Amino acid sequence: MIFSRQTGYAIRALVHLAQNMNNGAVLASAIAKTENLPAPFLSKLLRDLSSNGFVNSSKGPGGGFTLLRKPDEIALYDVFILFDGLTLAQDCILGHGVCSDETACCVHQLWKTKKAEVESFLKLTTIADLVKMREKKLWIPQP
Amino acid sequence: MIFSRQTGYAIRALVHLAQNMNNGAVLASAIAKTENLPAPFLSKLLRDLSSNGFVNSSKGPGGGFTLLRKPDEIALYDVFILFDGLTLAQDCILGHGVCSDETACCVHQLWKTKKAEVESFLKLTTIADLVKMREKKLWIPQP
DNA sequence: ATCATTAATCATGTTTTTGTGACTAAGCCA
DNA sequence: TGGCTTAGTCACAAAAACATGATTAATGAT
Repeated sequence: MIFSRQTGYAIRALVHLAQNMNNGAVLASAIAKTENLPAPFLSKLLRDLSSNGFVNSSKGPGGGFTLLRKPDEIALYDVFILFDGLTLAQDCILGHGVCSDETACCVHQLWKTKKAEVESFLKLTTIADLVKMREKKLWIPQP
Repeated sequence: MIFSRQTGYAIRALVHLAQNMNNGAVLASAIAKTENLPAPFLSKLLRDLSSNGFVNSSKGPGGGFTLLRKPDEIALYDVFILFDGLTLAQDCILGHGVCSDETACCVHQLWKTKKAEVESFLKLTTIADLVKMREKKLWIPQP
């Protein structure tokens, strides 16, 4: 898969927060419940999102998480980099360590163009785009 | 990453076999050594490649592995499917189970076009292409 | 027939990723 | 202050992926 599960879960949490921006802080437990994510694992992801300036957290009654950055200024790529690092950019697709124009495996030259397109897609697609998709009901939840 | 390590290793083994098609059977240990792959793990991959008609194996002195299919008729996609199954095609990129036009997450519609391009790349690129890259020295081995 | 050579099998170990639960610290409100 | 609510932290458990080693079975050469 392109993303690790962490990245996928974090993106879903951010979309949820973006959809509830005007309702005050959202509980971690509420995100876990409605997005169907493992609560304690999500908790760790939210902490990472918090310490990296994506969300704000506040304790106590009325507390919870709120989005710090604007949804259209959070690219999927940002979240991807935060949780998965530069794997897509640097790791050899054939499991041969790091691949670049300097040390390349035999697919590197062929793959790098397509890879750049994928990266570009992830950089251009934002949380706001996903919120729009949800609002347009252009998605069908799993049974 | 796109591929699991299994897939990457298997592709490297196939490229190696393709490069040595006219020198008789190649030992698993020789592939492991020159491709720098963990030998017992490679052994399992070769068995899978063998039971799926990619390579032939023969025991005893003079034995080893030979390519059964022509290099230009082995797409990277074939190897990918063998070891990783339909993960790219079916798995939800956000870790939400299976995604299709019937049950889609909020990125599905946006992602599926790019995904199709990646799949198409993997279907069009063959072991023969990688051999060509090696022959043209269009690769630089890791230090 | 025996021996060296080679793949196949099996059981096990290690690491990474994912997931859980108990506890701690902080903030709000009465 | 005291108690409730909430995130943060920590230690650990489970699962998957990755890797190793020892043993067995098959084959060809002598």
